This record gives sequence, C-alpha cells and structure tokens, in this order.
Amino acid sequence: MTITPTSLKAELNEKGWRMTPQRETILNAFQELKQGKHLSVEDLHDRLMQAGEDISLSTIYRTVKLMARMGILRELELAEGHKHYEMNAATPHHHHHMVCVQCNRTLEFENDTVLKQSMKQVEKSGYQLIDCQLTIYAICPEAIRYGYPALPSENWMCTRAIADKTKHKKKMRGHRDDD
Amino acid sequence: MTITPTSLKAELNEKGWRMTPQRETILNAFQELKQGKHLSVEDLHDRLMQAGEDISLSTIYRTVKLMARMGILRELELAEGHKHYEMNAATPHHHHHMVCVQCNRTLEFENDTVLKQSMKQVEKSGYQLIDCQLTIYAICPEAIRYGYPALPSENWMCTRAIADKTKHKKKMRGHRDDD
DNA sequence: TTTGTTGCAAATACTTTGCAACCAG
DNA sequence: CTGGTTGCAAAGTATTTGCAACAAA
Repeated sequence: MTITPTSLKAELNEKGWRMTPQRETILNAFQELKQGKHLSVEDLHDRLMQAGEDISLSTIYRTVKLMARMGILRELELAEGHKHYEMNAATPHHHHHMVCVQCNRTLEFENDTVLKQSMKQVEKSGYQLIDCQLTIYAICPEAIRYGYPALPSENWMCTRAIADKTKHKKKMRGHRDDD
Repeated sequence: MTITPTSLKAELNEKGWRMTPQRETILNAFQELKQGKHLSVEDLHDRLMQAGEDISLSTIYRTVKLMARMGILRELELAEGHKHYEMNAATPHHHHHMVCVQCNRTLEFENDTVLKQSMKQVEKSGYQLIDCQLTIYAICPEAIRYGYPALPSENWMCTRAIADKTKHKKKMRGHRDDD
C-alpha cells in the first residue's frame, strides 16, 4: 500500500502523534525521489532549502528517525559516516545494495530470495519485520586494478573517490549520494 | 583459511605495511572473542586496558578500519551510534543479524543462501567480495506487546532497553554489545 | 635508513537535547 | 485547552587528523 499524507496522518494519530506541514513536506521529498536515490539528512536539508522549505535540521533528524521506526523509510548504512534514507518499498521489488569500500560507489540490486529468507527468520522468532537490508561490501573493478586494499591516504584513488574529494572541499563535508 | 599473526604480517607486508605489537594484540583480542560476540572500539579499548595492554583509541580506530578493509574484520551496524566489529568468518558458517529497533536486542543467525546470492551478485558485476551482511530490522515480541512503534522517550520500554539505559548512566555512554 | 605507525591533543562531523514558543487535535 | 512538535542553540559522542617521536623492514 502506498503512503499518502492522509494515510500518514492516520497512522500518526493512531499512536497519539500529529501530522505537521514539516512531516508532509519531508514525506513528499522522499516520494519525489527518483528510483534508486537515497538522501542523507543533510542532502534532504539542502534540497528542501533550495525548494524554499525552511525546516530545521533537528526536525529532519527527528522526522526521518520516526519514519524509519514506523517502517515508512529505510535507514541505509552505505558510505562512511552518516546514514541515508529512502522510501521503504519505493521500488517495485525489494532491493539491496552493493558498495565499494574504496570509492563508495553503490549499486542497487533486487533479490526476492533475500526477502523471503528474512521473512522466514523473523517468523521463526516471533518478531515483526520492519525492513531487511543485504549490504554487500566489495571492491569495484577499478579499485582492484589499483591494488586495493590501501588506505584512503595512499597515492591513488578511484575516479569516483576523486570526484568525491573535490565535493568535500567545496561543501566542507564529505559524502556521496549518487548512484 | 585462518588468520594468524604470521599470515597477517605477510598480508600487511605485501601491501607495504607493517606488523606491530598493537596490531597483533588487536587481532588476538578478536580471535579470543567467543562465538557471536562483537566489540565496539570502546569495548575493545576497555578490554585491552583491563588486560594491561595500553593501546590508544586512535590506534584502535585505525586498526579495526584497516582490518575491515582487508576483510579480516566485519564492521557491523547494529545498535545506534557506533559500529561493532567481529572476526570475518569467525563462525563455522556465515552469519547475519536480526535486531529489534526498540531494544537493540540482537539475534545472530546463519544463512548460506544469502551468501550464495551475494556471491552471484558480486561476480555478475566484476567486483570482489569483502563481506555481506543481511541485517533484519524488526520488532521483538516484547515490544510488540507494548504497542511499538513508540518513541524511546515514551513511558514504556523493553526490559532490555531498560537494562541498557542503566548501563548508559553508569558508563556515560550508550550501547549494548551482548546477545 | 626509510617510511609506516603510534599516541596525544585538537579538531571534525554527526546527532541529540533542553527549552520556550507554537500549533494540531 | 492539552500535549505533541518545532527551531534554536548548546551539548554530546563518535571518529579523524596533524605532528613529533618511534620502530619495523
């Protein structure tokens, strides 16, 4: 079932919580996100600011955490240092991620077997499934050619990592959210 | 194949890096860890201190990160706030984790299907597998009974979460590493 | 010797929280 | 009205980094 502002409100109220313009705006932002995209809290903040939506960082932190707990968002742990969020079940099929530990290049892939295995496991223990994420840590072909593993401070770097580095300097903080 | 101080040294030297007493101590600490246990950087630091091994936090951070990149350790993202580490392939079978989003109670389970699926995915893309982790986020039976989802600041809490809270106050920082 | 490594302290980065004002129900 | 929510500023906490001293190869 699809989440709408109305259904979100209902779900919130049921728990004694409230719908707010901020929460609606944030929900919309995630729903407008194109397939395979995920945002960090700061990405989301920037994006909202540019759209003229002035929502504080605190509120965004609080909201994404709440929505993740409600199972509306998925909290992804891909690149180092901070979390990314995306709609849960936004894609036609449940998907997972493969990330290169050198350049953080992330590939998304679908795999129903994993979801099935997870449901089996959850049922067995009497738990209730919120989300399951298979994250594959790997080395991308380019990094392999360069002789990875090597520390990031070494004298080589994937093209992606270099692009990232540049972004750091410009924005004074470091991460990637493409792919 | 099992990692030994000797094989670690060889692997390091091959990349132009060095074996040090600190690295050996840290490797040993992880190998002595009983099945299913994982440590945060701070857990490890405390443990080493108690054993009379005075290794700085910086070095531990640097070492676990290096060893994770080398595929010797697995970096786990279970409880909120900080990472846990464990030997990669320490267990007879590859294992994964199911964690309750309310109380952080973590269950470990084995599943070879997931590993097989991951290997398939990795090969398809020409990547080289370092690790794959299926993390299931779920609600434990106890939390379901209490009517989760609810914010942590609500007026109820799993017994595990309460135990955790107590630990916080005592240690002035918050996490769990049991189960 | 050369160059990677350590330890310390300082700096970062990310996230949480207290509190007064605000507003949804 | 009542109590959840927001925004701000001020903490917190986890992690990284510069640098001089040190030590492995």
